[in-house]
Amino acid sequence: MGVDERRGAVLRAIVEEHIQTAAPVSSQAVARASGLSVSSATVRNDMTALERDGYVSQPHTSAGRVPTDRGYRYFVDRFADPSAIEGLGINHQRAVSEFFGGTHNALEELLHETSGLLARITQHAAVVVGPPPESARVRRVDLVPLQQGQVLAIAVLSNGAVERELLAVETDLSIESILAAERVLASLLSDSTLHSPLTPSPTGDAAIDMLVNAAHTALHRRAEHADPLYVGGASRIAQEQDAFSTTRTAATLIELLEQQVVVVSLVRDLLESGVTVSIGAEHSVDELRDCSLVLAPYRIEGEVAGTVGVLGPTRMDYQHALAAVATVSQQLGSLLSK
Amino acid sequence: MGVDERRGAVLRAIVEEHIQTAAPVSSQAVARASGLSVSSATVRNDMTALERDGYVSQPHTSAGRVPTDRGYRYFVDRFADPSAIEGLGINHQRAVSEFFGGTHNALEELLHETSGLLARITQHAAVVVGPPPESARVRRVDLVPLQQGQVLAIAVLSNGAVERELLAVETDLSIESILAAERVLASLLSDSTLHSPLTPSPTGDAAIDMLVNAAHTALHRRAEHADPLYVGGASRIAQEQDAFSTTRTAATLIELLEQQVVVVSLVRDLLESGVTVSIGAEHSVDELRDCSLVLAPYRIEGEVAGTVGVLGPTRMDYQHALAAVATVSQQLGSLLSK
DNA sequence: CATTAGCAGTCGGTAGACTCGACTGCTAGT
DNA sequence: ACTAGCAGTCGAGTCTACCGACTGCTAATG
Repeated sequence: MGVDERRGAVLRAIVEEHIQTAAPVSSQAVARASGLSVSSATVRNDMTALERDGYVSQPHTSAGRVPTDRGYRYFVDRFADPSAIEGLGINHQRAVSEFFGGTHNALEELLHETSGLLARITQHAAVVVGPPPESARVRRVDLVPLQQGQVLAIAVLSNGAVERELLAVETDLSIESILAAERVLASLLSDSTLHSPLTPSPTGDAAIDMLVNAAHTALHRRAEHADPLYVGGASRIAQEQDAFSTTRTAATLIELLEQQVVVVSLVRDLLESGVTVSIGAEHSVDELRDCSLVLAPYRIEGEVAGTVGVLGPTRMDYQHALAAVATVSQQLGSLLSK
Repeated sequence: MGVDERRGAVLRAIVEEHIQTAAPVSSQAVARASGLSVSSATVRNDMTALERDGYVSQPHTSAGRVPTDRGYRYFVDRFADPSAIEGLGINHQRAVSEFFGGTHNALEELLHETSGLLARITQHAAVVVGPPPESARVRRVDLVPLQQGQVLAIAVLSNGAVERELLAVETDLSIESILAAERVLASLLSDSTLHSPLTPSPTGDAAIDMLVNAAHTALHRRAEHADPLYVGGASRIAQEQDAFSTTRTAATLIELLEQQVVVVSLVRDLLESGVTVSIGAEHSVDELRDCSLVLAPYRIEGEVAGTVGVLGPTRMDYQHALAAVATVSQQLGSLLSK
């Protein structure tokens, strides 16, 4: 076995040990656990080399080594990726099958529960990004008058999502006008996406045209505004406090998940550049510096529709997380495709 | 001033001081801050009496006093309740007015944002319990076929809420049957509540009757299943960690809020017995032993429709929280009534 | 040249002793 | 009934010493 090869094995042992123990890893521990039959002194030599190259670091002079972001990166690229699927225990596999085998409600609820499932099996916070509204076609448009001056515009999409916007209208608007506008919208939007740039043709009745326009732009705006994010197991972050540098960080993280927007755009950016594992400071969001993100897109009818992901401390079980997001995304996709 | 009266003032000073400083309050501090012109020795005598009666306690022998749950209770009943409304600063009042003056979306989104508002002004986690589905009348029923064998049943309620259930149906069900079923449901449910026990009269067509029944029971079940809960500012709990006994508690709390069901039923129970402030172990939920809950129901058209509330450590600014929930609930109610 | 054994050195963490000061409880005096 | 003042208690901070878990280095070995 060459030197480079052994150093890889040493790094691997350090990462695996550190993931288990959360403590700096000593040369002895590596010599014992790595399966290599070398002495701790040899390991020490390799460790200094690994430290020189930036894969590990020492919290203080006489302590063991801790993997750096770069160390985790090497570990993930070299050791974790290929065997992702079988990294899931039989119990977790069964949990996933049972979950997707059971009955479910409309899209939003399914995605929310999926995030809960992923959080449960990984023991970390989990996120699910729903399919963007423009990926589905409009199946139904409703304009429901609620009370004087208020009309609720509803669009039901082919994937089961329901988009809503509340419109303020003239108080003297007649029921007939609303029904007429509803018919115009229905024929305009049916089987197209909310996103597509259609311009309604005027009917001649100003009140109706106004309502059609208002409803159309409101729904259109909402469609491009935001992909929906579902968060599960945010409480795990509070449990993992000690993994983060400051006490403040955990609270900030939960807040970030509450606000959704940062996380959604980060997830999108990462996946667009083909990244499925983002470790520590690799991405640009400062608040997530101590976190890793493990992602997997899911496909509906072969098209990438959304993403499932796990958010945990950099010291996380990547093998397991990769396996979890892989199986969940695969199963979610095939459930939504059928 | 009588002795009893002074003891009340001493307790009040202890609570107010402790809310500010989070530290045990000394007799000197009380003598200085209470406005009473008595010596610290007199205060000490009162303190021992208060301790004997269970209003305050000492963390250790030579420390100051900390209010007990009972102490907070007395404080709230005696000093905080009446002047609730003006306890809100001008800035917060303006924030509330601006929020409710602005434009809003459909009910669910409004309630969610309201919980965010309340969390922002109180700096604690906030909850909003939505109006129960049975309080609103059905305005529209849709049966939208999504794909082979799937129909999405949608009920739009008069308060702007939208209830959805996904139904599995025979794959050879015709569009015409679905439309027919939709008509039956519409005439059956229109202007009644989802909750009311109606039995659909058979049409003679078995397929249609089946679908009508399935949709009706599914929507009915959902209506009685759960009042919706909206949580805002859960991250504040993570910040307040030191206020809770164990590190675990904060995580447990957030999880409880995620799961909703315990909190919803607790809030309902409390309000039914007329409680608006629940302090520490007064209620029966063990996980919330270190927390207080400040609630205010909001009314739509004079009817109690739901609740807004603040969840924080027992050491919280009750005055301010009471003012916040009072104004927010009042404004929310009037917005929803108009 | 790679590997190893062994030794010296570094540093964090813990335990004990000590001091400081913030309290209280009590008692005697007004 | 209230107050002043004193004695006593205990937590928190500081300092020391020490242990043990590491590493880095060096010299010896295959």
